[in-house]
Amino acid sequence: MGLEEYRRSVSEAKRASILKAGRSNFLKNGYSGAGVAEIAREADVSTATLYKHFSSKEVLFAAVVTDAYVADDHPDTPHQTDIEEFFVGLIARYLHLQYDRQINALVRIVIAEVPSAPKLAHDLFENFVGARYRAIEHTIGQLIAAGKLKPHDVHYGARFIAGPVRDHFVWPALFDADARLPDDADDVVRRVVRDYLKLYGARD
Amino acid sequence: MGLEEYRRSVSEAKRASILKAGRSNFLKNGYSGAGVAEIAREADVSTATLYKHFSSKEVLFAAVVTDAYVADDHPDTPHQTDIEEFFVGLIARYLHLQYDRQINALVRIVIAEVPSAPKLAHDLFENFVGARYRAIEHTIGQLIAAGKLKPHDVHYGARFIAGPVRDHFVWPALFDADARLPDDADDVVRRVVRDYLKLYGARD
Amino acid sequence: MGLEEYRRSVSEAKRASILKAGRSNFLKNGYSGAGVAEIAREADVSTATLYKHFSSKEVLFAAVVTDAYVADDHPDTPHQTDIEEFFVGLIARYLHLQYDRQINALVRIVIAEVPSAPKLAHDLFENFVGARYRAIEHTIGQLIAAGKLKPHDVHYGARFIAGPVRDHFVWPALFDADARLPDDADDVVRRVVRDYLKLYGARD
Amino acid sequence: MGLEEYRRSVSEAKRASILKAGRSNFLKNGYSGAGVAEIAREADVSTATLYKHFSSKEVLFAAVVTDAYVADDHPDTPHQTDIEEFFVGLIARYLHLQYDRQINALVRIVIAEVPSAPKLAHDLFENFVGARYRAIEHTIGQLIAAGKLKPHDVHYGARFIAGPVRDHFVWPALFDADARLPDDADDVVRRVVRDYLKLYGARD
DNA sequence: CATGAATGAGTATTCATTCAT
DNA sequence: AATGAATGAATACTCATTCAT
Repeated sequence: MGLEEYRRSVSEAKRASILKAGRSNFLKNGYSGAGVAEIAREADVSTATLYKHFSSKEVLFAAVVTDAYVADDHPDTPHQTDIEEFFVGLIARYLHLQYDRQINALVRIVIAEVPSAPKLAHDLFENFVGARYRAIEHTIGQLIAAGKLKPHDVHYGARFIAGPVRDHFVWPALFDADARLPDDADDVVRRVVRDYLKLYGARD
Repeated sequence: MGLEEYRRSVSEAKRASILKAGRSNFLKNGYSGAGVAEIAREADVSTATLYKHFSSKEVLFAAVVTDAYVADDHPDTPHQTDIEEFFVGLIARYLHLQYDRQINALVRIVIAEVPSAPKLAHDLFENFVGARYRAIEHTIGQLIAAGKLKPHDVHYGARFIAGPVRDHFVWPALFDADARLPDDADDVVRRVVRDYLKLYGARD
Repeated sequence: MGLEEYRRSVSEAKRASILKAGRSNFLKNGYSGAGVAEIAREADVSTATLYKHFSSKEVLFAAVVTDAYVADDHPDTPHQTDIEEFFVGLIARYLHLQYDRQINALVRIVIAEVPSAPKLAHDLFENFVGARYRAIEHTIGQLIAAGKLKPHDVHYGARFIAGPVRDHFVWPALFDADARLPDDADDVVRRVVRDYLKLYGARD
Repeated sequence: MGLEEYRRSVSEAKRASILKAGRSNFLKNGYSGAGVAEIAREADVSTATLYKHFSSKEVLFAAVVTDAYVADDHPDTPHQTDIEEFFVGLIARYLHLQYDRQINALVRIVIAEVPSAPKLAHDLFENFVGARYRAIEHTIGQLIAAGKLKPHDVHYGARFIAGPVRDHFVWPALFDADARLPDDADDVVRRVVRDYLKLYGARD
């Protein structure tokens, strides 16, 4: 038991180390630019060990991407009484995560691999981008049911909020590796949410 | 003279042929997936000739991209009296062009090359994506000046219209090479425009 | 003592298990195709244990080969009165053993390793193939002494009988892992023996 | 034309050089032991050039084998009046070629690769080993038709002659890389042929 | 000016063997 | 004595680019 546990802890440490090195290398060099040997060296691990943990470069990259998104999606629906605050908080949180975790850069790489690894891109979109949409849609649905929003198509509503924000802050960042989140980002988010609520808020 | 001219015309024909083959190959395989030898073969030209015209793969790719958006649209702002129809027409035209000319695929590749060719991406964004924003902003500005829209930040306004549309139809297409424009696209565009006009239209 | 004995019996069981797994794996995949890790897994043993028993892949292979022919046949020369029946029985028995025990596959692998393990091949030929020749030669010698065969070189005689049979049924099987012994094999053997006896039988 | 011809001659020289280096390397190291890079170096050629000529290691090996057998099969059926001389000449020629061209060593390698490259072995057996059988069978058929041999199954006849010879001189050589053709080889061939003719020769 | 054969550097992946527990 | 995670060396194949005709 002691032996097994020891082994597992070592193994997991190596796995984490590989993930970290992989992330940094993919971000720096892109998918095809990254080298498995270099990642292994940076992770202080032999290539064979790397392959024990991740059966191919593609699998490693998918793990890096997943790892970046994961633990990200407990928007834990804080039951805030004020709808505006709630939406602003939700969207702003996504936005800051997007920058803090360099998800734009990862998304860039995934997009680059669409022709050669369509499944990876599809899965990313489904599981991560899609998860965020679904969270927003779910919330909208609940608010409609609670009578706090006018009835409307949640699919449309989610994109009506997220679209302008993405156009402001994500879309340009896809074309510029050095893009930084502007200081007024939260203000813009608030403005979008207010406009949305003017149209779809329930009262008067 | 005649001889020289003949030579030049032949040379330009080859250049055009290479560009065309390059475009199709880059679109199909992505940047790193595309092969110079294959492009040369498709263009019915030797690799050496290709290199006479374009000094490297990267230069060729930049030329392909430039060529694609240089030849692009002058949406020539048709002066329509009805504002809704006008906006719907403008946005929908952009949207259809985006799909018809495989601009999503092109954008995908440019995004992929952001780390290695930042200037190219920057230029594309400025000259191409930016041109469209500017066209919308210009129109909004004129309509505000004409009293047909409430005064508001044109930069914000343009993204408020374009964002939801892009979220619906462009964003998913970046992750899926086989994405097709849904039949209801124009309806969604109209709905977005109407929502925008409800908020920013000049009076009831 | 009891403990030591128990340990030894476990150890020998593992050794046997490794040998069995090794044989099956070498037969299926050839020498370089076989994998030590896979053999260990099939034997339900760790690689380290395997290496405790056999210090290298080559040593393991040699053990597999030796084990295969050590356990081999004692064709126990049944004293049959009829010479034709006797020869047919002897040769046919060898032939069926060759197929039943997958000796062709084993021979294939040994032949493959001639450049890297010449001694192994030499020993196999001496002890295994040679043993069969010697059995035939010995029999011929006895029959000549008994006046039942014309005097002739036993070395030549043995190859005169065995050669055609091998050409029919062994030679092709070396080039085809899926070769099966044809139904008419025994008929061919009998025909060869009859032809041999026509030439070298003692008279009428 | 001059240019094309020049290129072709250079190209063919390189091809021949690769084949030669390949042959020597395969003979020395076996199939999996041989290294493409090393072969290229020995041939004074880049690996890419090697791959231009032979699209894979397997293809190169097949070419080496083919090259060894080829030009070997114009047994040009010398219409010799004496049947014994004719058969002895035919069989002895094959036998000497087998040794002179180190075909035994090549055959060893092919046999080694049966599990991993069954098609190669099958083709070798069909096209080369088979070709020799067919040549003998064809001859026997003609001699039967001409009344010079008793009617009998040519398939059986060919193996009845070839088998003992192979058992004497080829079979042992498969297990011993240093095997040399004994001086009395031709005598043994003659003896086998005579025995065959005693049984299947036409007259009296 | 055009050719296409030649280059050689670069890379993902495998596997026999060892070693800390 | 047994484990199995870790090793690192080794290798087939590709591709942007150049150069002799």
